[in-house]
Amino acid sequence: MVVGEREPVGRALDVLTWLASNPRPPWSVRQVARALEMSPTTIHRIFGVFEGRGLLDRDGDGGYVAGIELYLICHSVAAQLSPVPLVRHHLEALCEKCDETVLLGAYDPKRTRMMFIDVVESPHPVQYLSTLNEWMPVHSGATGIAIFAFLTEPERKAIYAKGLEQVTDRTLVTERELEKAVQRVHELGYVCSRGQRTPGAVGIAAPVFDSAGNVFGDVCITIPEQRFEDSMAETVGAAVRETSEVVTGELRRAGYRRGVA
Amino acid sequence: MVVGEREPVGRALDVLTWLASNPRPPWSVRQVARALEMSPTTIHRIFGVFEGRGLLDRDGDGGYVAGIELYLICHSVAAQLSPVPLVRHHLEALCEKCDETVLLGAYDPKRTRMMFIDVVESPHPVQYLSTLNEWMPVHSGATGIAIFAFLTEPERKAIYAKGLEQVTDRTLVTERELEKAVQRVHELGYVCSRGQRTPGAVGIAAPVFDSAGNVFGDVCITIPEQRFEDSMAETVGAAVRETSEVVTGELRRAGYRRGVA
DNA sequence: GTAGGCGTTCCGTCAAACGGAACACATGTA
DNA sequence: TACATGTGTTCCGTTTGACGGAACGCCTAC
Repeated sequence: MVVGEREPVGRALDVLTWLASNPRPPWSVRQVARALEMSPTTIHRIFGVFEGRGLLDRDGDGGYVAGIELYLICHSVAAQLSPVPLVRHHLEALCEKCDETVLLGAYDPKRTRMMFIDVVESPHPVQYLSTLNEWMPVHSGATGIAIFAFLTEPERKAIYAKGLEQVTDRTLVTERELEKAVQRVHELGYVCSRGQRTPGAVGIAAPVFDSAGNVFGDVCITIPEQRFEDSMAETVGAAVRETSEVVTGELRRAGYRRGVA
Repeated sequence: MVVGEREPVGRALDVLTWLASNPRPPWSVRQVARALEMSPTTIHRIFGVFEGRGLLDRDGDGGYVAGIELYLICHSVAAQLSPVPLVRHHLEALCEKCDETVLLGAYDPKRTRMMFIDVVESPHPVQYLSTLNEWMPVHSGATGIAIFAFLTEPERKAIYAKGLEQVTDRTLVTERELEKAVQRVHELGYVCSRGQRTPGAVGIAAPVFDSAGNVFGDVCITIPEQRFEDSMAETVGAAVRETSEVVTGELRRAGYRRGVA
């Protein structure tokens, strides 16, 4: 299908997507217009439709805020489609076993980024992981590399081409280093890294695949460096890998599929 | 704003909304077209755009299924906007206190329906409540009436005008009976009913309001009739009401607002 | 062979999406 | 006070692509 210049539905979806990933209401017409390189008139029109359907609401100062309909639609979809309730008890079991915080990562082939969609916090007095539900690069840290390593080569090349963001001073930012790490993941079945995404945190992660065999995301454990010793890597890694395989099985049973890039 | 015949964005949103509340993929072009009284051509075009953005995906047999982007957008929004994490621990506390299943109901003024968006199951071996995340009438059972009673009179009249569905043989289906129940809720601050929505289940519920003072939903407890005695109504009712007030306070603190009808 | 289901394509019509310009109002600044 | 810049909004002429009916090609069922 040839996409032309004018595509109201597509544009409206872009706005919706932007709202979803920039959740700091109130939103302003011209702010969105600038961000998406559209005319304020266009955004105003789209906002008007959204408001009419209850997706957006006004905050009294003329600003636009999320309407209840936006929430309810998204809640329905997320509740029906989310793998989280499907796999949560496996994450909890892993947390109990290792006594450390467990995360579930999900990869978006379109954005070529990942985010954590669920956490099971350990009882330790750890810092709350504020990166939940935020898009992050997929090349940084064990939590990213466990996914990155199972992308196709063209996908990885595309990410290299886009440039590798230096998240911390330990982040691997050259193709050479990353490809070496990728190879190691394939050998071990899990990854372990120190401070590549969060300074002071050790990450151990293993990939999760959907029912079509594409990498869906990963199961991760993060451990503060003070509590971590090298000797733990192997046993924890094995446990993470085991859980990731169980989760993969769970997704397969449920017929879970990742979108095609 | 005058809405005309042709409104691509609005129609696309209608489709999206329909997909969200009819989550039994794969979806077919003509099925949606019939349900929304649009031409298959139109749905096909909209599906094309959705597919292009990754909101929809194909299942190999030509059918359309949810794409990862649909899930990710909705997950982001739901995670940012959901009152559930905000209030869950209060529901858990109520569950612990009463030792029965606690539900959080949310009302949609546009659909004039409600749904349960969260449950805390009691440890009792109860039947799983399959009505989670499904739209239900707001006039049936304590779980509905606690909300219904705090709608404006025009809103209630509109619901009467639409006709009152007989969910069970005990459901109140006349304006007279319902208005009497409404009055009682206003006096007591909570409602108690038997089998008006689910045969064999007693429901006790109290309203929750958003920061603008509109009714957002309710806090509910359901108890199997075998375990229920009339003497419990008052103490459980008070506990439910107390929790609902705490939850209201929580929404107010967070600036939670319901859309205007 | 016929009937009905499906997703899809073609096409002429015309409603409405589009962006630039201007408006009304609220700021902060000189 | 006058000006500059911000906001949401309205107006308008141009033109594009949304629209639905009809038809196509493919399936399964009878």
